[in-house]
Amino acid sequence: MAAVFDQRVHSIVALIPHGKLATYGQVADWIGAYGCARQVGWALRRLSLPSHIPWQRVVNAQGCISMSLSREGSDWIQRELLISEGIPVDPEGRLPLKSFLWMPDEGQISEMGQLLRAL
DNA sequence: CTAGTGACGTGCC
DNA sequence: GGGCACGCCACTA
Repeated sequence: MAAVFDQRVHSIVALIPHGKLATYGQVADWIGAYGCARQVGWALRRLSLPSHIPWQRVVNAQGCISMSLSREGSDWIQRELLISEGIPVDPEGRLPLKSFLWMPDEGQISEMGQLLRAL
């Protein structure tokens, strides 16, 4: 059973354009949960793989994939998916975040509002 | 119930 | 650049 919070995270992540990236903090901010980046990470962890949600486009603010043993390899899968989208990722999981970071315009921000209001 | 942990972020040294 | 403390909160033991 997915909580409302999860639905919000999934809806927003689904808007991230192919080949673009967003940070956990950005997503948390967009759904009105500033400071709750950790919760965003949990929401993505609860996803069942494979998923139609582009979860691989969410990385941490330090510009690298959050590697963790508890992820059972999903971190490595994330690296492969990003590379297949044209984003270079080195063996340590670091990537040029500033070059691919998604900066939604006004229209997209309001679109987020529409989606969240529907929940 | 409490304590520890973690796909995080910011601030400070 | 690295490291640490704290805030955040779901989850687990």
